[in-house]
Amino acid sequence: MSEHCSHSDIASCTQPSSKQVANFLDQAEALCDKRNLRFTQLRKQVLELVCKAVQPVGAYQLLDELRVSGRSAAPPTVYRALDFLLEQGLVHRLATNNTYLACAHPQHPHAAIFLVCSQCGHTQEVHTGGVINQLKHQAEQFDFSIEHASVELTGLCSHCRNNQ
Amino acid sequence: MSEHCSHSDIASCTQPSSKQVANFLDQAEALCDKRNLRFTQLRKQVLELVCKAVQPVGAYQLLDELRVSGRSAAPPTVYRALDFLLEQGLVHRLATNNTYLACAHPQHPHAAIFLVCSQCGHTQEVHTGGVINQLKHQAEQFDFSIEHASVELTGLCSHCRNNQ
DNA sequence: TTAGTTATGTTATAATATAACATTAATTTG
DNA sequence: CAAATTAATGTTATATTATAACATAACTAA
Repeated sequence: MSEHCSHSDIASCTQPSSKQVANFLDQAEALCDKRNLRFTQLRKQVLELVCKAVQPVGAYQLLDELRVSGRSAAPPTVYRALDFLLEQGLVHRLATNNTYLACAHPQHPHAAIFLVCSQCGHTQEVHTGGVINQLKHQAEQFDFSIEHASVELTGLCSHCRNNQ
Repeated sequence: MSEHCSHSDIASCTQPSSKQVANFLDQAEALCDKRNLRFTQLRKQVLELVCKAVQPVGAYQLLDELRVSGRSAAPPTVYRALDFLLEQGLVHRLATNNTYLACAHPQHPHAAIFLVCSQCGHTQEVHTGGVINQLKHQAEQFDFSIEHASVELTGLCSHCRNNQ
């Protein structure tokens, strides 16, 4: 999850403070209220874990953390919560490494691209209308209607590149 | 795999004839020769199976087909062959559905985007300099060096959209 | 031809995800 | 409010995808 972003081409890049996490959870709750959906304790707990993570996390890592927190949990516990959060646009799933991360912009639906560092795992969500529009344009040329765009760039982040 | 493409924005879209498959395998062999790599029977067989498939195929489906053909095979058999073919740019892996498909342009290294039909599974490889260049540009803004781009658009293909 | 390297065989297991059904909790409706 | 309904979670089992580790075989180069 991110500090903030205004319009475009700005990435999530900082480890959120506990205040930011709380704020994000409030946003999520408000969003669920507005949609008449239940922001249950489990869903909140999973979202909080995803938010607090420095990097995208795997489902089984979340499962372990849920268990540590004392909750009875099995794989469906976490996958169902993640499915809900994905549907509501509160988290994203990275297909290239089977991890989940909090969405930087849960307010409005959007497509994003992800820069995934292959060395340290750090991942940035970048919002860029340009790329997405070009992808739409390409799809249109083939009379293809996009339901979901997965755009994940794997490589070296600035930090890892410079520290060789 | 595809019939052919010349420059850009052209997709692989036809089920290859046996002649096209043979031609593709010849190309692959030539490419391996040039690189001083072994185009072994196993690698050839796996590539042939991937080529002949109407749609991207899963590793365990390939495994079944290898076994049907009489070869002794276990998961590492097919994964090792796929890893080789991926490294040589002869096949692509789709992260969103864990499948493999023959590359439409094995001659030259390239990035591609994929249009994956969520209904019929039909998948087109589209080569488009524009999108890739924009992605590079975005990455540069974050001082991020791309090693691999995974761009997969899931949605309805023309055919499925029209046949409701 | 033999030493070294690369590829494959083989067994076991790790990692990710879902099916199916029971139970509990929330919501609606009579 | 109570019963009926729906939604969410618990629980067990299993499917799917992928890799580790070590043995054997096949090539390659000296």
